[in-house]
Amino acid sequence: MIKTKFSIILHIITLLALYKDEWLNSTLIAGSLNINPVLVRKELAILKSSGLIESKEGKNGGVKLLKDAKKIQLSEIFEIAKGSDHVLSSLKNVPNPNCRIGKQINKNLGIVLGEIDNAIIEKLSKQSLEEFKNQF
Amino acid sequence: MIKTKFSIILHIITLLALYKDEWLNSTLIAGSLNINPVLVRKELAILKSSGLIESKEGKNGGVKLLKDAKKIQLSEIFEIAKGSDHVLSSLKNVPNPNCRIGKQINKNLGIVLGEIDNAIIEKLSKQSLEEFKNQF
DNA sequence: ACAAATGTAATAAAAATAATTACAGTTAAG
DNA sequence: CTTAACTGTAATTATTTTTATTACATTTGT
Repeated sequence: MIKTKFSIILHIITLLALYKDEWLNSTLIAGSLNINPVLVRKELAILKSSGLIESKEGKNGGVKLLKDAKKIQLSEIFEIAKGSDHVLSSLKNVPNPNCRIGKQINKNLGIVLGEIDNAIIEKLSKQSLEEFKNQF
Repeated sequence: MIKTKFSIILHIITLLALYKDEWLNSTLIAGSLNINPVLVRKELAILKSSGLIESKEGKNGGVKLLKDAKKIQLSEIFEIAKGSDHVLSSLKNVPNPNCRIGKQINKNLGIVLGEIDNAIIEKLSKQSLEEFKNQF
């Protein structure tokens, strides 16, 4: 899920950064992404709980960015999309505990998967939303 | 698909490194992973075409590693799992071409996604299969 | 000759994602 | 003070992706 979520959230937040003084509604955002508005509202709920945006209910409502795009690094957006999962997760299947490798693989793999996450965060911490949005 | 593929391939290749002088068959490998042998054989086909392993058909057949584990970095395994996709690529993602952001997002996103791939590769190029396998 | 493998295609089942429907609650504006 | 346009969610359905299964041709060791 991280896969699509990062793209969706970055798209949303880029829109919000470009129209930072307007309340953008979920139907408009969904139209830009070409996905269902309910899915957008679900992602907006996550962005809201992470403090990046605020929302206004009722007529002429919508959402807007709370932070300056210069102060948001892409790593922050990535971490929201990532949640508590690893980007490359291990299998749902339980490996064979009677196997020398099977019984230890998830522990050892987990370390590598964590390093992968951190490598991404480190890289994306060097690019701000401001820089990204100015490409449009 | 990259998500689970990396775990599967790394597990397989760790097994092969630990038993580098034996022909391991797909049923045995599948037993360690606790997945279907046909799926293992499909991954083995990819590993074979990438030159990391060789296979032997017929009775007492199986697969074995061709390269020394000291000369295989985890980045090589990652790149095989990755194939031509980005780690974080949205599957459908056909944004609205009539939107200022929609029509450009894939190009700009593509650059970021490529940087993510490279950050992972760079990180994993520092760890060899030998080091990984010695943890077992 | 037979058993145990790989290799691969086709199909079925299961799981994960996304879309849709529905509706309660909120707010702006006439 | 009523209506229209929103958010916020839950529940359900549809679609897509992933994994498992079945099947079988081919290869090879004994």
